[in-house]
Amino acid sequence: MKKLFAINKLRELGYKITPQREYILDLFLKSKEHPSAESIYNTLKENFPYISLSTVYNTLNTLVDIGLARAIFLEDKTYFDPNIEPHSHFVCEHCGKIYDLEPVSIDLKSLKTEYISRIHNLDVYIYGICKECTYIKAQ
Amino acid sequence: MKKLFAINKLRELGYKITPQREYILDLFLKSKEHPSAESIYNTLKENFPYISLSTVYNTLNTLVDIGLARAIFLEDKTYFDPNIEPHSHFVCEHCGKIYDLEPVSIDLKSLKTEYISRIHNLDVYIYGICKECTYIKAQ
DNA sequence: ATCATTTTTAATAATAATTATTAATTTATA
DNA sequence: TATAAATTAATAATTATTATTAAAAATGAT
Repeated sequence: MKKLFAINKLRELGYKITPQREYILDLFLKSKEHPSAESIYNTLKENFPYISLSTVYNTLNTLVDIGLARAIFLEDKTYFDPNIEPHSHFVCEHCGKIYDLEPVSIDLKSLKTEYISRIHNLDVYIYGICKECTYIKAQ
Repeated sequence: MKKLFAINKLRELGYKITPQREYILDLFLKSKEHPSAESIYNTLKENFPYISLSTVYNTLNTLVDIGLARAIFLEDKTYFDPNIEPHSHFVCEHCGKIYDLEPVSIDLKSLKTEYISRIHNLDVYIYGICKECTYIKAQ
């Protein structure tokens, strides 16, 4: 997802474009490692020491609300994903790293619809050990 | 999963069988609605007013650790599932209820294994609106 | 460019879920 | 029954996240 697209969508919905939001967007949109609010905050603080953690939460939550980001809820905390294309995640139980995977194809029509009226979304998490951790352990 | 099986496994692993653990097991194992630690605590308190929330957390976490229960991490908190057979979950975005679904069949072999060394587990969450909420809204 | 309106920010307090601590009690076993 | 080890209840501590609010900044109209 591109920054300009996000900026336009925000503006279009009445959000104001502040420097803080741009800093956060810049960092978030180019991240590959599914950052938490705090990790974005810590990185940004190096260059913008007055940025506030609330502002980071506020911006990330807004992006999720308007469909420009995804929240990943794991055991310990919330991670954010700027990739809104359908895809699933692999979580390494050793190092905690979250990897993007191809979308897992699921036949939603085969689901028992006894309880379901409408489907909006789908999350697939696969847990295991990543190759990196296997190699390290093998040493 | 049956209580005796759980008791045996606990004992076999060196855990002691306390009345509190039995109360929690009794309530948890017959629950269908994926309770949180707090909801189990609140229910138990009616009959066992001296039970402690810590004890409930302790027991539920132990059950998860030894593979007799599953934790479901949603936005707000952790829910527990005594059903350890493979299955997926439908979460109603309106009422928050969690429904059990048949296991979604996923071809794990088709996964890009660039990052994956071993797979231990799989969580599938489907989000949407349940029939109950649709009916209520329609009134 | 300035003004008026609305939103956002930073700082911090508050909340909520969960875990840690610990003295007293209980379980399991010899 | 005595002993060692684990568990309990109570509560403090921790951690992630949200709420509050006065001051500052962004937008849009004049």
